Amino acid sequence: MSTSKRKKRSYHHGDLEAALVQSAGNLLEKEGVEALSLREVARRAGVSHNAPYRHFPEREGLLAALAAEGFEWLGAAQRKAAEAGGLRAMGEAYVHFALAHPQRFRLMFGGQISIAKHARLREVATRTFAALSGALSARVPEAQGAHDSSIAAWALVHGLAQLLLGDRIAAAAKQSRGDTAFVRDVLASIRFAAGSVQSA
Amino acid sequence: MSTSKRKKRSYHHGDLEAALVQSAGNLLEKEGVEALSLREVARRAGVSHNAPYRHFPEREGLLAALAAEGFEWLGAAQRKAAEAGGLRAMGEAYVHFALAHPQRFRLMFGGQISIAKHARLREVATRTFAALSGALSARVPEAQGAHDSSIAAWALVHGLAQLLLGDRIAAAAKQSRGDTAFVRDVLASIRFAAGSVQSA
DNA sequence: GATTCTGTGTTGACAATGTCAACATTACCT
DNA sequence: AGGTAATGTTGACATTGTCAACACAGAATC
Repeated sequence: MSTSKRKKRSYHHGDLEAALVQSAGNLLEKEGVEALSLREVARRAGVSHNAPYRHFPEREGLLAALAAEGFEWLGAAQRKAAEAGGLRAMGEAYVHFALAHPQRFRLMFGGQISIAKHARLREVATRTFAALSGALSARVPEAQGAHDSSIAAWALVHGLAQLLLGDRIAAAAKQSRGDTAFVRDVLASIRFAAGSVQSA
Repeated sequence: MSTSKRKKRSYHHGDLEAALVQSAGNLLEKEGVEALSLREVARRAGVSHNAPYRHFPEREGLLAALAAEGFEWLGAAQRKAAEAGGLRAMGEAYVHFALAHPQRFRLMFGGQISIAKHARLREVATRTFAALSGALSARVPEAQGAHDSSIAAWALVHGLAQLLLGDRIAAAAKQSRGDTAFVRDVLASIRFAAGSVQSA
């Protein structure tokens, strides 16, 4: 956007990889994954149609980079929420992240990129989930099903995010509550079975 | 497959639309949405590359038909589970459906097809959700937040399905339980906050 | 029964895309 | 300075979605 930073380097863009990921990120949120073509991204970075191949072996590689970035953001958001609030805040932050970056979220969880095949993605995703799961276990009542409860909690927020993204929840259901209030109420309508002591 | 049914109709296949949807369905589960090309589907139906356009105005139309079919299946599964068992059975059936038709499920909820734009899809999806939501509301404890609780229940099973599909739940977490047992336990680890006061 | 009409299927074309191979330019290391 | 690896570029190819023009077959009309 600014003409200042980028000198007119004819060859050797300087930091193409970052530029590509950024352009791609914009395109992703604006047009969706389908419309995200390598060639368009290259165009926007002001570079030839094959330049991206020096940084990503194939289209999926670029998508994987975008997803990895997403998991980092999500991880950061969760960490912040875990400090500030508790379980409740974490759940709300999770849904909020999904609503703030719908296409990114879809990419991260849509299953079109094979996580196993991309080392960095795999690592970042695993780390994020480990942290998430740890934070959950630590906050869920200790009783027998603590582990299952963590997963249930995660599934709950994840599913809620997904349903909201897909517009599957009729406007009527929200009863004129804003998204945040709605999410808070829905999450509050459930308790953990074991100790049935849940607060945060 | 069988040589008996299909006479050698050179022109006018007879029931192309159904044949296309079926071929596409197979391809979908086998290769994923990305790999599902109109031309390949046409090829498998033994028809020219442009024949599908007489039945679907564009690629997304075919995908919409597949999704609609999926919602019908899901609806049927839910209905059966609602009769046989109760809430619990419905949840398990929901997850079971997702695991049995992973690609179909992704297509239905992945957000790549605009539901609003395809009349039939919209109608089928709406009907299915209405039934689902009705069945849920009828079975969830009556308390004030019954409606929110229904949504929470739905989000829970939906999220669990999604996480399982994405292999996001480490094998370790299942602790050698089979999928069905695992799902049962996770769903069982949560209760509705019957008496709780909603903020709405 | 012959003629017309309309729905279905076909052929041919086009632009866009992912990806490969060969080549060009630059940065870096010794 | 010289050589080598990294990074970009050009050109090509097969595949795909989609449009337009045409061909055939079954139904409707006379």
